[in-house]
Amino acid sequence: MAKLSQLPLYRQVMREVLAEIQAGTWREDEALPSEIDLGARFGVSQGTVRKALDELVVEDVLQRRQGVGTFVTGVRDYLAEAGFSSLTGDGSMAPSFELLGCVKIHAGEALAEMLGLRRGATLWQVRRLIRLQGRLIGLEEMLLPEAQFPVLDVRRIRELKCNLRALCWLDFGVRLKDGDLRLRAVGASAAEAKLLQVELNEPLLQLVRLARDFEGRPQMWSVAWIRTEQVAFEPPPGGTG
Amino acid sequence: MAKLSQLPLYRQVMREVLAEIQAGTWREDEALPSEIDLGARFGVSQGTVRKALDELVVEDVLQRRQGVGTFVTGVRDYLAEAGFSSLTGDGSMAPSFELLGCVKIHAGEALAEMLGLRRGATLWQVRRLIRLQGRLIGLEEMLLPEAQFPVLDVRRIRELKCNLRALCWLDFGVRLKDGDLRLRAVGASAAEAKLLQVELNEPLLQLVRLARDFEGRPQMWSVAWIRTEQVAFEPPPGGTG
DNA sequence: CAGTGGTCTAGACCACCGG
DNA sequence: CGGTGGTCTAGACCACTGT
Repeated sequence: MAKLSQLPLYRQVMREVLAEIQAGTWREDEALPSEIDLGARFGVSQGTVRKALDELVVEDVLQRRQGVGTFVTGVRDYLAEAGFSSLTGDGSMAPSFELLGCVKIHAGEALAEMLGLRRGATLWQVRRLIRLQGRLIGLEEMLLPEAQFPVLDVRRIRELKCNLRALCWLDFGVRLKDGDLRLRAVGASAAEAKLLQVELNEPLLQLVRLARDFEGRPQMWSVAWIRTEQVAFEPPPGGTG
Repeated sequence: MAKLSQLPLYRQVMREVLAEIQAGTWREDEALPSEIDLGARFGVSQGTVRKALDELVVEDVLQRRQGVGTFVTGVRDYLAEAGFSSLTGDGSMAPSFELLGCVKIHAGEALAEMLGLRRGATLWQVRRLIRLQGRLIGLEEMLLPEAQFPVLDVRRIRELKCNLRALCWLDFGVRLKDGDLRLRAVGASAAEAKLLQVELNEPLLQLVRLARDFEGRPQMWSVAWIRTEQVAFEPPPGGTG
């Protein structure tokens, strides 16, 4: 591989590998060729391949298993990755989800700007309930441009356990990367209070995220409201994925 | 450097470098010897030194400047590193702090257990106000074992702009590493309401952190309450430091 | 310019895993 | 056992910085 455009070789290898993954050459949880083989294919040494894969491991695109191979990481759900720790006792638990609905809406000015769309663009609004050991603890609303994801099937969403990032990847070939998380404490509005079965103005933890594809284009805006009377929220490590 | 105790060479180099930093061989914002020189000193190659330093850069202990050198990272304040973004307009701002007080208290059962101390152990309780462009937005309470940090001087705390991690490092040689953050939305109690000038039960974002030294011993417990009517909280990248 | 970090190689050996 | 990731070297050259 010749050195192009001032980009280090290992960066180019990264890009190639990412492109192959996006193209579906290696499926989820499937082993890549060995570092030596990849080196031969790209015309670089094992060390250079290794450095490239290192970066992708850090970005949580790949995972290594010593003596076995290097694997494509499954697309994880941000909230499913997060921990919820009970205030009494230290155990950290994983949430489950229940699809509430999936409808088309039109972007207001603020939303359109955040997603880089024109005002009034059609969006998918997907809402899900968040449960912890069966107990209702939260609500999340996700918005995606309909132009990018023309068909969202309720059955399919349920099949993937409400993991929209997996859906974007498996059905549309778009790998999303979470941007920075923004947090607030807010009082429950009437709608939230009803859905979450809490009093009006009950404090709720609000999580706002903007996910982008690997080219940096915004693709999914999401807001979650979490009841934290009984549990604390622990952001997943890394912050991005 | 001979290979000891099954530990990879670069891990041993990491430990040596960390020890030197803790011993004060290289001061904050001071350049380390070059990678080649370090390699000569430890009897390893430049590549191995580099891998060791890579890890310490990831852990935010060191910083590199190409063409200049490798420097010891200043000890940062978790909240000072975090961003606060206004809900109107995207600018992210850094907070400032005001020391409220510094007194000795005695650990209750829960606190003692979390800090690995006996019940009733003496603790320093340090409280500070958090301001954003002068506006009061939060309150933080930090607890440290008095046995580990016998003298906490109010003047000194103010001098370091309420950065207790810097104080622990500079005055006691203890480098703290933040553990996972836990978040909740809570209603303001009477005490918090008064200090933060909000209504009783006003929703506040609660941040709980446990910082440990590099041997993993808990050393600082802290709880912060943030007003998020006007701003959102953005956790600093990495989560640890 | 000299000195630093940043990249890259070819080859070696080790540690681990599965058949 | 063979194949994989994990570590390490000696040496080379590039890219950047400060003087």
